[in-house]
Amino acid sequence: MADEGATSIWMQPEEHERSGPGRRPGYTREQITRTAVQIADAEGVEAATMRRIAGELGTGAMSLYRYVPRRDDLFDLMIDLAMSEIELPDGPSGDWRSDLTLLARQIRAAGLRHPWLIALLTSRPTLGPNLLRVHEFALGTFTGTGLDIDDTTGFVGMLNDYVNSAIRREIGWLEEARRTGLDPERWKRDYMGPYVRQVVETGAFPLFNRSVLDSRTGHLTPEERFRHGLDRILDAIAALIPSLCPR
Amino acid sequence: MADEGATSIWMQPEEHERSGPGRRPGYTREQITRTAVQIADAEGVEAATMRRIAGELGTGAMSLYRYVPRRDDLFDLMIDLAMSEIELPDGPSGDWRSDLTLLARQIRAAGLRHPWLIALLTSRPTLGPNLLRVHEFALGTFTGTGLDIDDTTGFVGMLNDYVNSAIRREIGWLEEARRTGLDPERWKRDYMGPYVRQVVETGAFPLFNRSVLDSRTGHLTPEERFRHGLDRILDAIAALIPSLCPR
DNA sequence: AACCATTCAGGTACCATGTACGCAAATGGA
DNA sequence: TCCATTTGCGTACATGGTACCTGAATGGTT
Repeated sequence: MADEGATSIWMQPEEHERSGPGRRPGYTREQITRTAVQIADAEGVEAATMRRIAGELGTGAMSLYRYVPRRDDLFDLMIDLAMSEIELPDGPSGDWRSDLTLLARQIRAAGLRHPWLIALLTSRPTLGPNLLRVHEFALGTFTGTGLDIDDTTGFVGMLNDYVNSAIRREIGWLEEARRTGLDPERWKRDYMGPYVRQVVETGAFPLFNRSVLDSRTGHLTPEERFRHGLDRILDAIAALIPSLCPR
Repeated sequence: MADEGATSIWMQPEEHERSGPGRRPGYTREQITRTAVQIADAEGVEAATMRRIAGELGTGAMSLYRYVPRRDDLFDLMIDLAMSEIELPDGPSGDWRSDLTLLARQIRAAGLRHPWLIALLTSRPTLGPNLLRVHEFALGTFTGTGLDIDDTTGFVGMLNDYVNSAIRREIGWLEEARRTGLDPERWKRDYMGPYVRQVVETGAFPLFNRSVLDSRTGHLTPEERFRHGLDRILDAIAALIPSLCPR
């Protein structure tokens, strides 16, 4: 091969059904990726080391390098595998609001199933086939609204930003607790809790205090909170679509 | 000390001017943090290892642990130091739109000066004093608009999400190029470029293609692009403030 | 059937990292 | 002068990615 790994993993597809001499591969990229995802789901990405993945498959760490050039590329594959679980209709229904709501809930579900997903997704610029598929669906929901492509990508970006940060908020503390080894209850009570309480009691940041103490949405379930924020974003988008809100 | 590091770094302030026996500290938390920031600015966070920071200070790696409990805490300190550079007026001016514009530009400037900032900030839930200061200012810009605290935090979140993801977009490729060791030109041409071109030529994602090929904003400078997106977010917020846009 | 170029499996090894531990040096009060 | 206390930091260990190399498996060719 001429390309010495100095190219995107998506340019180096796995070759199935080779004909010719040589030992037959005993594993698959997908099998390796799936194993990595399982470990990361259960114990966090940092547990999905090459040795650990290989061990789970009953082989040695170096064997994985026959299928994946570098560990970072495995991250791209994991992201794409998680995105492949997002089920969407064949095409937009014509009602962008309900389509985007469906999409947002699917992404949230995937983000909760795979608590590492959003962190990886936002930490590296990757464009796997399934991310492209989802992105294309999102762009397509605005067909017929008269928006040009720049406004369309802008709105999709707004939605995406909201979904990502909402998911991050929802799992942020839990993940941090797991990473430090404390159980979530202890972490909230012993680690972050006392500090927040101290800040609140100082009274130096009155509006922050109100956002902690006087929040109405704080009593909602995570899903309700997500839906509420999502509706606000969709309201914002609706307000900016000229064909809907003449100004 | 009773607390065995199982508490936030902000709860363990550095003690200056101790009286009593014992050798005097030769370094400072701030000095160490500043060194770490310099290294990270120039060569990326992954270069700011304990050994490297210590080496830069002319000492041994383990000396740092007299000042910082864990490496992760050093990240929190770095974030806060970067946020401390954000200069804001003493209080909101009463014009939320211009205040938030000022704030967004300051954050963008800090994010470009410290390309690791946004990645760290969004990868861990941290609440350093300077982050609180900036957040409080943002919340305060809406005083007088009649918004309740939940709507206020929602809007500040929207702005924050935009600023973060815009900065990430702006430096994403550059950082990735640096991390892989290629210079930016080569990376865009040899690594990501060919793949995007291949995707475009396949024609499987027509709207994605238009977003790549037919973009008007693609010809703007990064700063103009940032401003344009920012104005759209502020438009969206304005459209949702009841006292401004009766519905 | 024998041979061989080709491909995979995976052990060993190297280097870098965070950090626990322990001891020597420095310090100021008694 | 002595000593409890605190800092400086070398040593050591566990864990990580991954380069390199040897041996085993495989299917076409002779």
